[in-house]
Amino acid sequence: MSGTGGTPRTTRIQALNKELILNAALEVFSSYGFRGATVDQIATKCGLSKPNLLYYFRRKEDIYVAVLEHTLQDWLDPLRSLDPAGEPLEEITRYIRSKIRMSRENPKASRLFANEILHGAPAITDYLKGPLKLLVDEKAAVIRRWSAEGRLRPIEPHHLIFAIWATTQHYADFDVQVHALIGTPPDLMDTAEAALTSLFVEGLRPR
Amino acid sequence: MSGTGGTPRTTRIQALNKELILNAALEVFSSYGFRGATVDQIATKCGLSKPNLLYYFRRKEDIYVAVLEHTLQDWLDPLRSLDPAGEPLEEITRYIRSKIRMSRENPKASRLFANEILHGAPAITDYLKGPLKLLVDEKAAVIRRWSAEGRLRPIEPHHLIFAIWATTQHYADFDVQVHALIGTPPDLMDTAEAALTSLFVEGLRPR
DNA sequence: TTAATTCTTGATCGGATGGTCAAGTCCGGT
DNA sequence: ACCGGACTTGACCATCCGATCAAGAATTAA
Repeated sequence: MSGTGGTPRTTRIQALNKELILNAALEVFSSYGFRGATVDQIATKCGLSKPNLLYYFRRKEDIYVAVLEHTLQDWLDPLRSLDPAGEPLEEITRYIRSKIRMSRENPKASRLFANEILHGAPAITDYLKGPLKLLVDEKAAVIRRWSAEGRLRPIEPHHLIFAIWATTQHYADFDVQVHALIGTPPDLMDTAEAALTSLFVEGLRPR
Repeated sequence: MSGTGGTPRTTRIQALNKELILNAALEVFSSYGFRGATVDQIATKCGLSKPNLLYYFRRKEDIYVAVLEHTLQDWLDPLRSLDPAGEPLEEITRYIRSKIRMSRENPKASRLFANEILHGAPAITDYLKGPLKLLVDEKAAVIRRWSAEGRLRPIEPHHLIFAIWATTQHYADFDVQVHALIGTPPDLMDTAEAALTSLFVEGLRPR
């Protein structure tokens, strides 16, 4: 019995195929954007037929939203783990390192968000103004306290957070430009990490 | 006579309408990207008919490329004016200021490029690997010399340039997110400028 | 095995959109 | 005024693409 309450059971095949679809969708959407991507592309990439995709997700937009939400979860973990009880400069260094690592390991997720926000974030405005703002304001307060205690050079915390986001995600979002300008040295991201951490640490170290 | 050499004369109406089209196209392409924009949207925005647009630009892509090139010209002026003979920290401060001003005054141009590069820069790879790389390498050499002379904390110049681009353009490209997180205070960009200049100057000032 | 349910897809529809064309209107030079 | 070229556009075409549906295949529960 599939539940008198009407709860649709999740079958083995469902879980498998939804996973397949979301993986393929991340690749396609991150490369071409929502409008630029086609359901057929995603279907081909994961070896399913187009009508089959639309059996699991009724509309193209549903796939897109699902990918966004699926990816949003871990995207903010690094910021969440910024420890108010830690040493300010160490915490910020650690934060930059994890953001750089995410840019290297999951550039597609970065580009997916970049594209979404660039186009006005129609699918995630609620998220931006809700959970994200809450988290950011909370961490901004921590940074502000560090500054007040003289453990960090005074800086407007939100702008510091923006600066860290911008610089680290730049290597994922604009990697075509980066590679056009400095090629593809094997230690590119290590050099980037070193440059950014030193820049921020020295820029933030109290006199 | 319109020239025996076949040189097509540019009439008054041509100049006027091409200008109209390019202005409308910048708005539309920067909002929706190449795929997302429609010729009809551009036509409506500038009060011309769709076939009329395609009389001046044969294909949609021609409009897009024309807008890109038209905008690329002034986009790099600030970097060009980085003066090797100037005081390093002053020059970099001035550069950040002009980049911030461009983000405020012409965010559409910034978003147009961001979108283009995000999607692999199919229309401007030659430009990136050619003229842009030349300019950037030249200025990187200047920065490297400043560091060697002890007038700047040692830093990998290309990554410094990336960091300045990323942080300043962030306010144009991701302004939806910025406003979702800190609202729209009238002095937003002034505060941003202050935060960024202090961060970079202190991060780069030699010990 | 059997029957119900879930899964899969070829065929197709309908709207959107880039691009064409023929027929007309406007403008500038003489 | 007149003429040739520049400009403008309504109607149209071809294609792409999201979405639907009916019919059949596979899976599961009994």
